Amino acid sequence: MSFKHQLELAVRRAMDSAEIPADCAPMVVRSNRPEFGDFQANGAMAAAKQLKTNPRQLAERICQALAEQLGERADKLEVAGPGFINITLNGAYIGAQFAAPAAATQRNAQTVVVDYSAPNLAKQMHVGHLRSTIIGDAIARVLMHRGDTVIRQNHVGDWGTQFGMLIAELEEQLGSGERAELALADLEQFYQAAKLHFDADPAFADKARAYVVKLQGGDSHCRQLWQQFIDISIAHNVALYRQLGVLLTAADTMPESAYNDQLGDVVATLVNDGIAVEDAGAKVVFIDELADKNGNPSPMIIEKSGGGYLYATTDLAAARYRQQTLRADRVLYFIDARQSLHMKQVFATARRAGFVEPSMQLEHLPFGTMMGADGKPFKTRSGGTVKLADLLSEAIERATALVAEKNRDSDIGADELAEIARKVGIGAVKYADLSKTRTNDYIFDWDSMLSFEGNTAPYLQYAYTRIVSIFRRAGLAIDSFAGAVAIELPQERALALHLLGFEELLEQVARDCYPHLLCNYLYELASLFMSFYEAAPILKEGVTAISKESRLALAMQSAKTLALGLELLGIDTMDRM
RNA sequence: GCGCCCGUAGCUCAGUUGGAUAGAGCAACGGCCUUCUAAGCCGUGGGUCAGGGGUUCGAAUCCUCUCGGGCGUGCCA
Repeated sequence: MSFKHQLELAVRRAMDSAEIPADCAPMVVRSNRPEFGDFQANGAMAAAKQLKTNPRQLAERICQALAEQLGERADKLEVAGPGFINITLNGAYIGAQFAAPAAATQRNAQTVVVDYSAPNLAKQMHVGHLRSTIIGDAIARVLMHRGDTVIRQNHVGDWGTQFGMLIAELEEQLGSGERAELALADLEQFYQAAKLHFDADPAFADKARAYVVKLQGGDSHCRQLWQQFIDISIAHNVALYRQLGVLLTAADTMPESAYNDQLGDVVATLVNDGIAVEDAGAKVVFIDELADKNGNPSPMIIEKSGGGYLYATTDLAAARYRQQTLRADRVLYFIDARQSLHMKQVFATARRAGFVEPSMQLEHLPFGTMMGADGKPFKTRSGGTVKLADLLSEAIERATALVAEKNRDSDIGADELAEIARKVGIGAVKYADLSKTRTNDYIFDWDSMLSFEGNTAPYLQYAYTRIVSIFRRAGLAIDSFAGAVAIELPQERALALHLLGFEELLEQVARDCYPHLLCNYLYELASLFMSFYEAAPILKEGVTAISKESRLALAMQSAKTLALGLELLGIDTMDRM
């Protein structure tokens, strides 16, 4: 049970005493100003509105009952303004929370499918894939930490029309003695070559088109060429995931092609149930829930007039698979905001067709576009897409220069410096993205991101190393340290209260799938620690044994929380930097 | 046309189911290192929350309209 939840229960009991209906929430939040105490309960005013009574008097009644509920746990309770109840907790009570960690809240673990990353295997991964990949990964980590069974699914594109062109090109290059690994060493280059070939040579173009049909018809020669291409492409992606510190492996790949043999059945089922109808030669689902103001239902084509299937068909098959085979309780789709309408269509149709049960949650977690400094989609100077591999290389390069600069006089060896630079560079890229509200577009800017000041990953990593350094200097093992927290200074109180809100925060992140909430929490934690550290000496002369133990305990708790929080974001920490 | 999203300090961004005097970082200015890592800390200045109207004890937040921007909208994914 979270710390705040204990307070909510106490306030709610006090509200019971004041005979306030059970549907009125206690609305306990951290106070935004020191003079308003540690927490404030705002529920009295809403309750008074419902009961048509005086809010101030109602708050007084709750406050009196709350005094009995909290007893010595509160130092001060007062009603302020129109009916705020300000709660100042007893310092010893706050400190005691660290000695006896609250029992974990009983909750039903869910089976959650997390659908993220999903690059197209025809090309190299580019910056457009970054957001889905790292946001999805962070949420997957948070859910796992909270005990859910997480099934990662990388719904890669491996079945589009361009694969005919690509395998025809591969066939030619292999024919001239090239090895597949070498031919495909640079997927972007290979794609360009195939495209040029396709545009310049009509015979090649015809073969490419024929190969699409043969591939999808199961021709073994085409299938074998395709498989070579796919294997190498996935290997490229997995290498990037590893560099990026993302959990996805080849085993998490659940490609579009995996649903190929189910698409006919999906369409047949929808037609038989009268959900899909033929219209202008195509099979279409008309969705009334998504009708516009004039009553025109929203159309979703699931089979082309020529007989081919579309990604809507594949997504429907995937939804059914996740229900019937994976038995998921919840499916999270980390997909670009521009596909919102498509996702709504798929969800509505999947439900109407009974592909998913009403109890299964389908959630589209959209995200905005990464923009350049000019406010337009992030591109290279020449206007091309920025390859993910290049982006990461540049981040490490810039971090290497900075780390070298900062450690001019340090005794840290070259290997360790390189490792620090890698963690700082990759962490900065990931954090810059994760710390922005998921649903908004955001401006990607090297200078602000790699200035490594303010709300950045290096600031958090630095805070962590400072704490580790304290323990190293004190000759204490941080992992096994245990000590009593005794609150004295306001900075200690603020830090302690913030630390006690971690569990609650993770609950919110798991529910809403907004990693920036975790970033904001960690940034505030690091800031509070820094202020605490300035104000509260730990290893210096004249610090009493009780203070020292308490401050070490707070520092240890801060380090643990920072390390865990960063790990859940997929960002590495180090012992020194 | 219709639909979805966005508009908060010079810049980049927070702002909880509606809560008290809207907060950070960067940039600017002023302090703090012979003492636990200065990638840090403390302080100052900076706002018509795009605009109008409404709901109420209370609105950046909810409703409505206007302006401005982005995206989507039947045979790509």
